[in-house]
Amino acid sequence: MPAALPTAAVFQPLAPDDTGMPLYRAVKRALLGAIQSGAYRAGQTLPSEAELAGAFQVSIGTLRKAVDELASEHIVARRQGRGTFVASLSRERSVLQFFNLEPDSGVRATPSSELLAFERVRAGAEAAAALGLREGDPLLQLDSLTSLGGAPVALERVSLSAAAFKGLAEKPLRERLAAQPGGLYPLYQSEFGLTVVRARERARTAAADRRAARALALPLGAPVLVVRRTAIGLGDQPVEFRSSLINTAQHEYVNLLEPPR
Amino acid sequence: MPAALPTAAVFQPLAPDDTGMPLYRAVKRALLGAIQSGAYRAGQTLPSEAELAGAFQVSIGTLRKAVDELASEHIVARRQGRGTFVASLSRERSVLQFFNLEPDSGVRATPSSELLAFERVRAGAEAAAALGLREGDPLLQLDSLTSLGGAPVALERVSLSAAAFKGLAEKPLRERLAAQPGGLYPLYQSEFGLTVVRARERARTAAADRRAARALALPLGAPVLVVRRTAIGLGDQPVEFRSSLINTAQHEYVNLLEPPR
DNA sequence: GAGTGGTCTAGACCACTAG
DNA sequence: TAGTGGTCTAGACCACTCC
Repeated sequence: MPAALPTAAVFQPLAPDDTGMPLYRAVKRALLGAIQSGAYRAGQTLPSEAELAGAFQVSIGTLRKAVDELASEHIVARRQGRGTFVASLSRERSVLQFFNLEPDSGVRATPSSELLAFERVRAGAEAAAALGLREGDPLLQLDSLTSLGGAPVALERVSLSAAAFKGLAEKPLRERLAAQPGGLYPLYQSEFGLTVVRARERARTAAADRRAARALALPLGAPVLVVRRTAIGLGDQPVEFRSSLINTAQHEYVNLLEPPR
Repeated sequence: MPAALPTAAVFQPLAPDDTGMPLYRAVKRALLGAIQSGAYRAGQTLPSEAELAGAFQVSIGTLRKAVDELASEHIVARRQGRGTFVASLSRERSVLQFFNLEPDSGVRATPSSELLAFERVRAGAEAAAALGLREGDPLLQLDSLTSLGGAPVALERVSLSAAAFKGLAEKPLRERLAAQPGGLYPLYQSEFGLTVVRARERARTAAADRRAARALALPLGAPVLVVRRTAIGLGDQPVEFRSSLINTAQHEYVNLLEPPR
């Protein structure tokens, strides 16, 4: 890992500000920009609060208020006595936040995924819109089967921009999925520097077609849940689009309705 | 509206604290307790920050940090120049937070509900568990049909503790639903002092039975979404349990996956 | 103009982590 | 023991709302 740049090379005192934006928000923006630009990577520590306050020439209280907001948005994490770290997506958190299928038994196990297919395709209208690309742009398309406690629960098709995921190849992906269960997001982060922080899902029902029925061990025409997800990264950019067919015979899709921030 | 009690009658200086809990958290707990106990009701203003800081004998900064957390949990809302208000559930917010069906057209309209049945029943195992009651305890059970832009989308069965909703009667309820679309939650708040702040939902698929097919204008056996919801109030107590059968032919169930707080 | 919440400062001291 | 984030204070001034 390369040594961090000197703080003064990254941050300068903030210029007086026409917009009437509070100072702590300007500080927050500067920090967020540095993180999104890659000057500090997932898991790295930021300079100490005292050092940052000095670089921006603001008081500690103001600096802390900026970091407070970044922490509440899970863009950084603080650890007393150690420092402030750029958010990284642990396997546990990835599962907690982005895998919301729960067996009726209530026992949550870590899901495992098997890669069924890996193709280069051209973007259709829906994937293009979700990923902010144009129709016909090159995509990587992964088909996978996710199981929980040995039973298949979801047949998934993941679409990724080929440009953003340049170098992703079938064989290492298959091996990685087999060796490290916990889904694709930790891999997006470690291999491509893309940290997924939130997602938007839309669900509806459909009748299982032959392919889904076979993969999910359901009768043809059985009702399945269809979930389409757009996952969003640290820089607010779309990272993946995925469509999942879910067997809810022994599992439920759980969702917490909390107040908007 | 009765005049608010003098602040000093509600809040005393905090006793020195054995637990090592930060002072601002103790302040937050005291404020939350006063709100949950009903000393301040939904929509009322709290005493000013200066007054509260004086009553608790803490600095303004500490008092503000306590209120910050309550505000971030949407338990109170601040308005500059006016004061700090106990959260109330506006019709708009109730719809935004607790109605997550979106038409494929993308145009979000306010849902309207029609009361189909109103009964007194005894709690079954599931409703009892969700509401923290015992099997056989008395419930009010409301059946309703929710429509969006004139088209029926959800057939719902709502279970309420008869003890908590004493006095709720069929006729005024029916009239209120017709006159004020926006669902039941604003009514829970204004008539029973119960403010719903969050909910947990579990979704799965099923085939429409005759009753559902007729109400939702679907063929018998068509796949429907079954959502079971437990709604939680300000005091962390369950307020209602509801089970909904949803027609997702022209609508989708949308869900934002955000980082946990 | 009086009263409210919002921002910002400049410190002090505490609790935790690591070498 | 040095360095980090966490808590707490006591003020000043600003922006907004209402009378």
